[in-house]
Amino acid sequence: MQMEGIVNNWHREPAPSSGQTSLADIAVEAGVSVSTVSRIANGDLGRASAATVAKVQRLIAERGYRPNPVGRSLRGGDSRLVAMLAPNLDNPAMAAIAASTEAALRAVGYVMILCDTHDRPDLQDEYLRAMRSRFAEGFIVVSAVASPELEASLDRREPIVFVNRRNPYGGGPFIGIDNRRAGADAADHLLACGVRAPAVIHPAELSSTIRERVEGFIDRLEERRPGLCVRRYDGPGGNHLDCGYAAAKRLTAEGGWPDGVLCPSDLMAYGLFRAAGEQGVRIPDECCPVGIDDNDLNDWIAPWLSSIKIPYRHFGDAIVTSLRDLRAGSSVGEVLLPHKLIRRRSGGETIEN
Amino acid sequence: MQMEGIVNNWHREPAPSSGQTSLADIAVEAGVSVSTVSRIANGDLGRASAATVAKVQRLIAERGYRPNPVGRSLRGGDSRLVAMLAPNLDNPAMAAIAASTEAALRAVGYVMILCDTHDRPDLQDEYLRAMRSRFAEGFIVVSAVASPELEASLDRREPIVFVNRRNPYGGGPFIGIDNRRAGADAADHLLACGVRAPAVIHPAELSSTIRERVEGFIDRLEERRPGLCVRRYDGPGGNHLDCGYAAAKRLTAEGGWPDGVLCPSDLMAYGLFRAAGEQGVRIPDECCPVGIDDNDLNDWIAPWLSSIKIPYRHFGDAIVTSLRDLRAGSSVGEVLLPHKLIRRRSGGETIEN
DNA sequence: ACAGTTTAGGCAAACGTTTGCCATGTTCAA
DNA sequence: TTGAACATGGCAAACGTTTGCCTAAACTGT
Repeated sequence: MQMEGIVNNWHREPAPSSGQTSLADIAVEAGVSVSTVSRIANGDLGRASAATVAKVQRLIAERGYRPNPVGRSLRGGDSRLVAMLAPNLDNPAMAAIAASTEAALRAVGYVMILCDTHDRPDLQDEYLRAMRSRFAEGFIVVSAVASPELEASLDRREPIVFVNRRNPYGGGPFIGIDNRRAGADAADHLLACGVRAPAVIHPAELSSTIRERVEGFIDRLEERRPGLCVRRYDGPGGNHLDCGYAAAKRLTAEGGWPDGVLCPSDLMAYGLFRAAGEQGVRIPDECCPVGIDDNDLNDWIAPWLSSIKIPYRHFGDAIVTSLRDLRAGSSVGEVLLPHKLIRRRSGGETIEN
Repeated sequence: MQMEGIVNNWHREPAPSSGQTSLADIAVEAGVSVSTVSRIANGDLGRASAATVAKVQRLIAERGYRPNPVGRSLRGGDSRLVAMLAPNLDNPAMAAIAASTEAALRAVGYVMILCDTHDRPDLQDEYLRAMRSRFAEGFIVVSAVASPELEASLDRREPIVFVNRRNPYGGGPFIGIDNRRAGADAADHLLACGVRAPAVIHPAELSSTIRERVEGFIDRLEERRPGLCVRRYDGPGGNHLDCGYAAAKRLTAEGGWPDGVLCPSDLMAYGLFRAAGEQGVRIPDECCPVGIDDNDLNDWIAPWLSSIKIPYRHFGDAIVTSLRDLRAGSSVGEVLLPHKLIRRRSGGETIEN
């Protein structure tokens, strides 16, 4: 036995492929066919004698056999692979979603491939194709954009879960929060702080997510303070940091600083904070921003930012549940996870709602 | 032909696998063998007549044929897959490394699988095995920990690039910065700021990276100010935020606040900042911290933190270069990328060195 | 004793590639 | 005219699985 292995390594040119023990290795050693080993390895114990089963199981354990997922994929759709498409990994919110999803998938035996689409439709398409040809069993698309291949995937009824931003073509499982209500909660918070001249900044092109947040905010303000003027400014798309900074500068150049601002993402609030710092405006005393996301770092270095916490840490579980339901054929709808306003003052102490 | 296809689809149970066009589809349609199509698709144009080549190329374009990477993997080690193993994706530094590496790999036609090892040896091992059995062509291990499977992989001479933290078993390609010099630069900065009672905080278990930074810092201080006492405190491992916070509290409880502190990672500096906020100590006026990493968010929300910028955005290119060299067989050594101190004062304006 | 059933397990196809080797047919030079 | 060289392209194995179907032999019941 030992000899055989050595000799094989010696006169074969390339390394024996993966170097892992395969069904064939076990089969040879046990003196049975590959089929038998495969069946036993998959728990079909009724098809072989007790003696054979014992022998094969012993060898499987001894040699540390593990079914090769590539062979399985090729055979038929059992790749145990799920692809997550996300715009920029740099965004801490994306990282949090990715981390929790990765853990949830691993817990059910799946491996996640994380693809950075840079928010570009062409890259989103490229990755959809690439992952399909790797037999990905499902797709998780965070902040999807409309793209031909996405539409094609939907037509083919491939399992796709949308996160954060709804399916641009409508329908399909969605994991997120109630964005309108989050906006409304932000409005309530600012009113409770005594704000009299509120404003909102946002990116020029509105995704469904941002639009809902902004509308929820404005509608609630109008409902509770009819006639109140809500100033609204946008900044260039792309990076939310730059966008928040630019929008804040436009906003304040044209009418001075508001005493309260909805920033529909924490990154935009950071942008506003920088603009304030440059102009010597004290945050949150002179202008009270409220963010949405509640980046984990806020507790550490942004004690001036009240923010609506989105439970990204729990997205993973919801996502894999939806994905499994979807693959099982049951119809899956929206999952709206609870959000919560986290109040902070500059002093540093956090007051949970 | 048509008939056959239909009949096949009719009495076969599962959907025809991936739904993508395969070599066989093209071959049937072109009336040639699979081998011929394969060769043409791979650019071996000398093995068929000009007419055949033209016909096949046309069909390949028309049907949008793309070689299936799973078939290729199975055939022999051409998976175009690289695995990155990283501890916690939450750390913004990891996210930056992952993002740049992903882009660099994509540019050369590779796909990256990102695995979160949570800094646990058992998960690191699990992922090494899983990725090997998916025929990953290389491994990028960020902040590696010692583990049996890693040692085994090294013995098998699998292509592994170490990032940020050196190979715990010694040797091998490494991408990072000159950590001793970074520590020394931090010392120079604090001295330039007129610091007289410096300190350093760090995690209780020292990785090679952190140890080098701390040693470089202390050695430089002793060299320039012989006899100067450098207070040194550690905090519990795990999360650098908590660690920095705990270490700062221990440090200040036992001897008051120092006027300058080396925090060997930005996250530890954030921990210290929180402790300072709770105790009403003004940063950086009363205590001047210097971090290492220079998180991108510093410019936005931590204008009080001078930090040594590590060019994570450029790690990707260096990593894939090393990986390719490694696979090509050339001996690859360490790559130390240039770092740079970024000076900041609370006011917000950044002064580049 | 004989048909029928169960037990134990092997065969081979299929998934999509790649590639060494073989088989024709044509062209060319001596 | 007869090899040799070249052009063109197919065959089949291999990678690692899974699974429908087949084949024996060994039982079971009457």
